[in-house]
Amino acid sequence: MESAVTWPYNTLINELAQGMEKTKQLRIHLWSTSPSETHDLILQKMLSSYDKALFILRWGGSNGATLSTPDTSVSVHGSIRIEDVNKNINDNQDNMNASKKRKMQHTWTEQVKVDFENGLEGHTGDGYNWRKYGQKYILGAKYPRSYYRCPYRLVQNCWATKQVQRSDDDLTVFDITYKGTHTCSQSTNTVPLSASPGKLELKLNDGHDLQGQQNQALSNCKNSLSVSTEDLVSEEMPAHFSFQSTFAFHDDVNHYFPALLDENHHQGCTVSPELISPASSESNYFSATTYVRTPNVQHSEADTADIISAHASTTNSPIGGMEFLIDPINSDPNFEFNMPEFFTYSNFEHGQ
DNA sequence: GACATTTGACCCAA
DNA sequence: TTGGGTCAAATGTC
Repeated sequence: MESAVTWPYNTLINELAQGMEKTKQLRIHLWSTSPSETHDLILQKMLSSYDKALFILRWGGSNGATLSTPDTSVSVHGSIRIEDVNKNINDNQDNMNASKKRKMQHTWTEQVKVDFENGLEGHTGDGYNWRKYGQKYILGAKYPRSYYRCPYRLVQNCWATKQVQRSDDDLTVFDITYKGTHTCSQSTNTVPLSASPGKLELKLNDGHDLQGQQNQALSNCKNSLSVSTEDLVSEEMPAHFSFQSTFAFHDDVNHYFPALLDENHHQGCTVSPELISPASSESNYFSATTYVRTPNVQHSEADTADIISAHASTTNSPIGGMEFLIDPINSDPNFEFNMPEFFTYSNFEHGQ
C-alpha cells in the first residue's frame, strides 16, 4: 500500500521530470530556430535546477528518507552534501571487501540522448576520466553494456564506476549508471578556460570506442571534423562552456554524420565500410561527443590514456569535477556532490 | 615499447 | 544455476 508520503513524492518527481523534459525540448527548439547563447545559458540553469531537485528527491527516496523526516540529510528544503554520503560509505569501506564496497556505493542513472537532427539533446559530460574495463552482452538487451572505472582507482583509491547501456527501444538513448562518486583528484586533466582554444573533434562510436583505423579515417577528415572553439568559448563563459561548444559543434557536424552513417561519404571524406566495426555496422551509432584539448597543456602518457572517456565539460573546467558549480550564479554553495549534470558518452582524444 | 581496449574466464550474489 | 560485474591476458594502436 502506498503511503501518504510516497504518493506526493512520486508525483513530485514525475512533475519535475516532465518539466525537465519540456525544458530540454524548448532548449532544442530555441537553438534550432534562433540560437542564442544567453537563452541557452538560462535553460541550462533551469535544467540544472531540475537535475538537482530530482537527485535530491530520488536520493532521499532510495535511501528511505521521507520528505517529512526532520533529521534526514535530504529534504526538500535542504541540500545534500556528497561528502556526507561518501563519509558514511568510506567509514565502512575499510572493513569490507570490494564487493561490499560497491554495494554501499551511491548509485544513480542518467539517460542520454543523441539526436542527429538536432544535436545533442541534453548532456555533454560528467567531467571525469574513465577507463573501460569490460563489455558484456546483458540478457534481454540488444546491445552490450560497457563498464568503465576511474583510471585512478589504485593510485587514489577511487572506486567510482559507470556502466553505459544503449537503449533497445531508442537507438539514440543511452542509460548511464554511475556507481560511487569520485574520491580522486583529477586535476591533471583540468584545463583553465583561459588557455588557448582547444580543438573539438569527434569520435565515432557504436557504443564502444572505435579503434585506430576508424580514428585514422576520421583524422583524414580533420578539416570537416575539427572545429576551433575560438569563436565559441570566451573566458567570461561559465565552466560549462563546452556544452555551448558542443551544441554549435553538432549543428555543424550534423551535416557530416548522416552522410557518414548512410553512405560513409561526405564532402570528400570517405570512411570505408570495413573501418566501421561489426558492432557499429549493426548499430550505426555515433557517439557525437566533443573532446577539447588545449595544445599547450601537458598530459602524461597515462593522462592521455585516461582522457579517453574523459568529458569535455570539466576536462576544461577550472573547478574540475564539481559539476554543479558549473552554474556559479545559482548554485547552492552547500550543494557539492558530483552527480553528473551533463554527459557525453565516451570521448575521444585524437591528435595533439 | 607503452598504453588502452577487447574479450573470454572467473567470481559471486540472487 | 544463472547472469551481472570484474579480471587479466591477448590484441591493437601509436
